[in-house]
Amino acid sequence: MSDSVRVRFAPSPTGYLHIGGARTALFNWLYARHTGGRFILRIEDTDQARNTDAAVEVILSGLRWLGLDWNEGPETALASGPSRGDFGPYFQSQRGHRYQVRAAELKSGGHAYERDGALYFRMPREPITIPDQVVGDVVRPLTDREELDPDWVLIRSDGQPVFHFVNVVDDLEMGITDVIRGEDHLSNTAKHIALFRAFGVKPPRYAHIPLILNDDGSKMSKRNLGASLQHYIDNGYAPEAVLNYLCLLGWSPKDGQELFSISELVSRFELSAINRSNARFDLKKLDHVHFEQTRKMNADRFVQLGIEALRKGQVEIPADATATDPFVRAALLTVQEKGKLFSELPLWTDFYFKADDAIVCDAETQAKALPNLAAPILEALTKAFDGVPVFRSAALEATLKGLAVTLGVKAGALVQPCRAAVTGKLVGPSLYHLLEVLGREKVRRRLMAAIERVENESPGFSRQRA
RNA sequence: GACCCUAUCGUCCAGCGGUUAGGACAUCGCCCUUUCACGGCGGGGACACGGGUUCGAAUCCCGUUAGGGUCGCCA
Repeated sequence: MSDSVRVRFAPSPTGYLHIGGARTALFNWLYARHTGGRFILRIEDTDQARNTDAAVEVILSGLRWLGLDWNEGPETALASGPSRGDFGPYFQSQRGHRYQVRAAELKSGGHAYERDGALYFRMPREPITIPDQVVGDVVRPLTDREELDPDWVLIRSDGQPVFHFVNVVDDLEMGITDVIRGEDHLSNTAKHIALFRAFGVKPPRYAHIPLILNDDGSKMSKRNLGASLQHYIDNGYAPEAVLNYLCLLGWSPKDGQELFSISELVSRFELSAINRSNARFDLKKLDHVHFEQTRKMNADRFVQLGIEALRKGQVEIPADATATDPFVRAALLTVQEKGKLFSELPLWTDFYFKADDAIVCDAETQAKALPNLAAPILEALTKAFDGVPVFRSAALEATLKGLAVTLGVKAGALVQPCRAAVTGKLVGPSLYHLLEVLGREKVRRRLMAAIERVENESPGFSRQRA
């Protein structure tokens, strides 16, 4: 335990997981996995007012979504619930006794004293050097206001301990070896180091990582859409994409590689390669990483995430459909190469799961792809498809293109009417592949229905024109 | 007000005394193309500013400016 790495992520349950917090958790997790150490989750719920089980659940589920598993910490959102690890409790609200013991220790050692009903820490007056693995040695003298009264509160007059105190006590008692956290804590680290010394122990190693800013360079606050991890979950990003992108913000393997699998990240991640400057969050780049990660994802994984997305999007797939369901699987795999957000999948694949008579076009689609004169084209196409012996994409493509040549039109003149007829949309997966998945019968029924609709739009007209 | 951190294309990174300053995303043009995309080719685009040090600075030092952070009986 003495030399193996122990890191922790210690969020306060505020009701949401900040994207910067998620990255802090990620860096801690990567460092633990990279070094073969342990990743500990500790809930800093000392502020009774804001703490709720639901707020803790947001953190647990967010970390699980990202795939960041913890070796020690809570099993459930309940503060008094089960946990794993020998250094608990892992909720600060359950550690009141430890803080009292430690406060008494400081008091008897002459490091703390009472004033106005609160317990104060006797802060050293000299500058404190903070050795940091990211920014190097930082000398932190007292500020002008601190000069006036350098001591600070450990325990409030109402008996509640403050953050700086509980944070240090817990890090100390949980055997934390490396504190990896946001740079916003850098200045305050002097207080923490002073406390560790007062307890007579060596402080942990520190690594303060740069902050994530909005795309305009301003501070990312709860107000900003996109500051919450939930935003990316809700918008259909793949967890591996968010993970990958977050790493790119402030860390680089130096060789230009940008796309990583999680195991690659674990093996290549180095604290020493973390940048010193803040980074702006670039949604376009995240989109790109999602695109790449989604396309190279293995089929099972893609189908699994796809099914969840369809259910969430109210697409009526069989209730018992699993990732091995041949039709669901084949349908979803026609869109994997598109690299769309999972939240867009319902729009791109719902036609697979609709009844044939539920395929209808909106006015724009109708006008663009199914004008009156489309009826004869669709009729010819239906007939040509009837002659295809095996209803597979390659044969369908050859058939359609052959017909285009016969009719003296570009393939696109057949493709779009066909697409609109069988999917009701102007965009979607590769036509030939979606036809194959849909199958001969469904395609035929939908083509016939479309022909009928087109003709009914203006009876007698389309045939005359043809 | 004080203190701390930071500063390369619009954005994210590479560069760590000698480079035509490189890559990715974004953007623009062309090609390919069944939609949306992908892909291919090409273009524009940066060392914040001022002083030093040095034969020679994006790289080292100082200052200025700018951005961020901290100085709570918030976390």
